[in-house]
Amino acid sequence: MRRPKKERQQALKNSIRTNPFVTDEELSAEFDVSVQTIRLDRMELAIPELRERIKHVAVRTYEDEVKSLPIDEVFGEIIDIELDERAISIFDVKPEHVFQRNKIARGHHLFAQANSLAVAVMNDELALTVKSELQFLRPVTAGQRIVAKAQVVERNPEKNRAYVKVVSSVEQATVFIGTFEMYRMTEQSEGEGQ
Amino acid sequence: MRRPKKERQQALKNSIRTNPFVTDEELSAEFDVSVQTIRLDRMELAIPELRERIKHVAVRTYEDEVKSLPIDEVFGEIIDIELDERAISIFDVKPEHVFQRNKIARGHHLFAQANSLAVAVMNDELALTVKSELQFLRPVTAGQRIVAKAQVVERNPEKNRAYVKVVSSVEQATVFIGTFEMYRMTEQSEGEGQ
DNA sequence: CCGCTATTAGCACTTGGTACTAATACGAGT
DNA sequence: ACTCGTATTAGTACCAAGTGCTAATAGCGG
Repeated sequence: MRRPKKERQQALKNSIRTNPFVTDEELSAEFDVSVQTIRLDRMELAIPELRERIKHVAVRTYEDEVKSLPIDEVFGEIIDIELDERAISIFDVKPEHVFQRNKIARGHHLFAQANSLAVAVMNDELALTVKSELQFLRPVTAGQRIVAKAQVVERNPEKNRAYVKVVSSVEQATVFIGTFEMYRMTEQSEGEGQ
Repeated sequence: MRRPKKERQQALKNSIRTNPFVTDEELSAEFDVSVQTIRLDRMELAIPELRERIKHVAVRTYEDEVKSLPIDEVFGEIIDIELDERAISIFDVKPEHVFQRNKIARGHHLFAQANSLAVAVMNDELALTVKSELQFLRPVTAGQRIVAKAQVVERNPEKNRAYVKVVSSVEQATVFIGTFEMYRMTEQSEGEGQ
């Protein structure tokens, strides 16, 4: 025995975790045992074969991508919208949105939800944010659901400007308030969906 | 011919792009041609086989993950920092950061870079943003590099507050200005790196 | 009807395995 | 020394999803 079985299996687990793209043959060379031994080890440890491992990685990231594509276009999910008037979106704070140390959501996620909502509520092919004032009233932590409500408070068609106020809350408590001065690129092109 | 070759090959490309996990056999059923035809098509279009496709996706995401872990903690790359004084970060605007329609960077990315930099420049284990005022002066497009400079303009240790001004520019032209009122959670714990 | 492209079929071979059987090695216990 | 039991190795058949190659056939244009 080159080294005890248990030890080898631990090292094997490790090796595969750090590089899922390794074949049984390569592992057999690495640990100086036969390919069959590697396969028995994998079975005992319930580690799937190379192709399955790769596939899992691929599927995971693929799904992530597919998910992030439409969601990221409007940060948070819009659940109600009345163009040029108001809109509501929800955003579930997940572990990846918070600071590792204290689990508090990073400010830019709250901003992103609010700003995207402000853009969405503008009935325009393309609206840009010009100015903005933000207040972060209460920290939000992972697991909480932020409800953002946007309201168009003023319009100034001559100057192609509109003002949107967004109030975000978690369970009735206001956590964030933002006001956005928006610039609309087109004059008043109605019915331009999407 | 069920439908002209060119048309089928276009559809094939599309089909594989939207679902890289499809086998030749499944494609053969989808387009009602033989497996061999699918293979000839793939060769002409230089589309690799299923396993290679999956592997590419996996490798890509695998590398992304490894890369993104440390980078994502601070949005944009910090190239210079003097704690409690000032900091500079750069952020390369890529296609995924812009609106599809006009290629203009979404506001929350500019905010994220600036806000993260404001957090980073605070010499504190954990700083939170309390208030913020933003001006988006010029649109930024994909391919441009944003340089953000943060400056701590005022400190108020009694109230655990500090004020940070961030100016972002693209090739000397100012594109964004943000002021951040930050709350420091710890009193004055020195030497607490990272 | 000829020629040409497109399509289909078939076979050998490749990778990286699974599933299973059989042989062998080694070490501990008696 | 013999035996039991685990560990390891070898070998075979088989699978999926291909590549690479040759050959046959279909369909159409001129």
